[in-house]
Amino acid sequence: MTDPAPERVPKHFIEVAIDSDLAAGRFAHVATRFPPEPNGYLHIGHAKSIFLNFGLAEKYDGTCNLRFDDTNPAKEETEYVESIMEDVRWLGCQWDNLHYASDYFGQLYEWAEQLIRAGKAYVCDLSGEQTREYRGTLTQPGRNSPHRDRSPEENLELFRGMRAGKYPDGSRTLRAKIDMASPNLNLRDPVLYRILRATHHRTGDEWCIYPMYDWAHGQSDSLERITFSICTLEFENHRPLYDWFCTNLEIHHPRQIEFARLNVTYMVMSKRKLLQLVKDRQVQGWDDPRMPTISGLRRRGYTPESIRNFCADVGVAKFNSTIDIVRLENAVREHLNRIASRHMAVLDPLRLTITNWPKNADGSDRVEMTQAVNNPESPEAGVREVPISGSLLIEQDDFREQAPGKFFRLKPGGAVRLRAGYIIDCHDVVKDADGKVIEVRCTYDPATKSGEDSSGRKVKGTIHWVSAPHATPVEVRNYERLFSVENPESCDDGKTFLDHLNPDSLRVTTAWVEPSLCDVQVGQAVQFERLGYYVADRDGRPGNPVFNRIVPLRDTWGKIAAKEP
RNA sequence: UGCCCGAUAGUGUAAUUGGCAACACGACAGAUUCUGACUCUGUUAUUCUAGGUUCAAGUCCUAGUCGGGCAGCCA
Repeated sequence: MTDPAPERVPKHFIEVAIDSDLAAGRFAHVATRFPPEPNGYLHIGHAKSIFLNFGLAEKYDGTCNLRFDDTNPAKEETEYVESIMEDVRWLGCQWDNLHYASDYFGQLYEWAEQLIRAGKAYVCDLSGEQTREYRGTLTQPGRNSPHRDRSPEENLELFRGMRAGKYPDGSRTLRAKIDMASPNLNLRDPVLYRILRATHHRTGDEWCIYPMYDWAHGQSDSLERITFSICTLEFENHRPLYDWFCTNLEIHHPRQIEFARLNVTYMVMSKRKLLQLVKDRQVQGWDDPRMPTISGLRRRGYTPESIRNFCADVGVAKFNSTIDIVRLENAVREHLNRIASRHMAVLDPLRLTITNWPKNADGSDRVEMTQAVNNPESPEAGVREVPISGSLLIEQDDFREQAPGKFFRLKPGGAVRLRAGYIIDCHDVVKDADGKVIEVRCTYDPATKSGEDSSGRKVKGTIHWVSAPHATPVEVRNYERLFSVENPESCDDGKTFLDHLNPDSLRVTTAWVEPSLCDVQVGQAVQFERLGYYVADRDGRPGNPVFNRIVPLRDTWGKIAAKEP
């Protein structure tokens, strides 16, 4: 047997860079890391970064660490650390090592003294406001701090004093001595340490000085022997500083590579805004099913596989793009179509009576069992039994008294197939005092039972239904996009992204469901036939589930109907 | 007005690194269908502008245009 020619998988620019570094001998292997700050919950944008970093490690047979960038105790909490670990695991990624930047505070401090002794860092007494003034502007160079030329000995003493808590918060900083005239503002003597008395979620009150991101991040990478430090575009201007620290400290020097972060239409992705939604109770929490957080998507019913496929589909590049949300919805439909078992549920019921349905001796409806395919995409999912009687509930939308030509659902004088049941003919309707149809009356054709149809009859439409005496009312939460505009961040003056919240993002309703739906386990995704994918929410109880709508099925008829005059 | 980065069908991403611009999603049309789902077929439409190098440029060079980022003791 000859192997088929391996399909050339296109590589993105980061893989190209890795290939060339490996080939040139700059690095011998691939070591990456995912470095979240524990100041909020992870969102779909982080998922892109997670799959990128862990994916690279897997592809190149390397390693990937999880490291918490916890250098700002004012914003960080253990709750976030725990949620992040849970989310990364849920996405299916396993870190090689777990680290915290706070583990490196001691080493970072020593390196700071090293820099001071080398005359490359100094203690600055300028206030925050003064520091800003001295920094200059985008178009004007900065001025040297008056403390820039303190001796290493004096700096060492002052820095040790800072660490020992001799000075008040914000009164002094340690700064690198680089170039106040650099066109790159990050190089204008960046602050390395600030004095900040705050209890850190891991180190408690051991420190009253905390390292800044730039001072902590690259060195943490270095300590972990990371080879490729992958981050988002806004850190591009920080790369010269990243490199400066590694060079001047003479330590292992990873390569920082930047890519464009993920944006999705109808979503906000900034942690600040997500936090605001939670704090303002616009949503019910970080894991509200409308949130773009990993925990929100999980509760919404998205699968890790669908999120992974979405991220792969979107690609990796440096172009700042916004992905159409339909691609995310599409990804979950694609996966759920393969794995979700089908069930029948009626969301907006209309009574349907089968007038020729056989009766028992006592006058009650005979109950029959019919076999329904669990998943046409996967025969091994088998079949289930569904009770049927002469008293059914169908969807209001599936009946029209005045129907246009293309409407091939139920209408007076028309016929449809009951999914997994019989073909029925509509002969009558019952109306209330206002002329509204409140009941549809049909006859069924006994020769057309699903699976044993000997009639040869063909009908254009198939509708779903539930047997009224067997139907259970359950709570259903129909979710829509949280925002009603493509880009909630762009606002006219005086407005905020909150003004773009979709008032219909959650519609709670009651569905009447077939018996099999009462046993669905929390977290299990199912398809309500002809309606959409739903997942059993944790708010449900055994035998009394609550369903979240994950995403509706594609609705071609809906499009046609919308065009009607 | 400084520095850095980017620009390929509607959206996003490719193009064997200078050699016939393609894939996915969308839209549209059709086929199929016991889910108006899924699946299948077809149609649609692309290299920001102007110069230059070259037999040959999406790719290299120059200038411009447009978009993004940077003036936290945030990350």
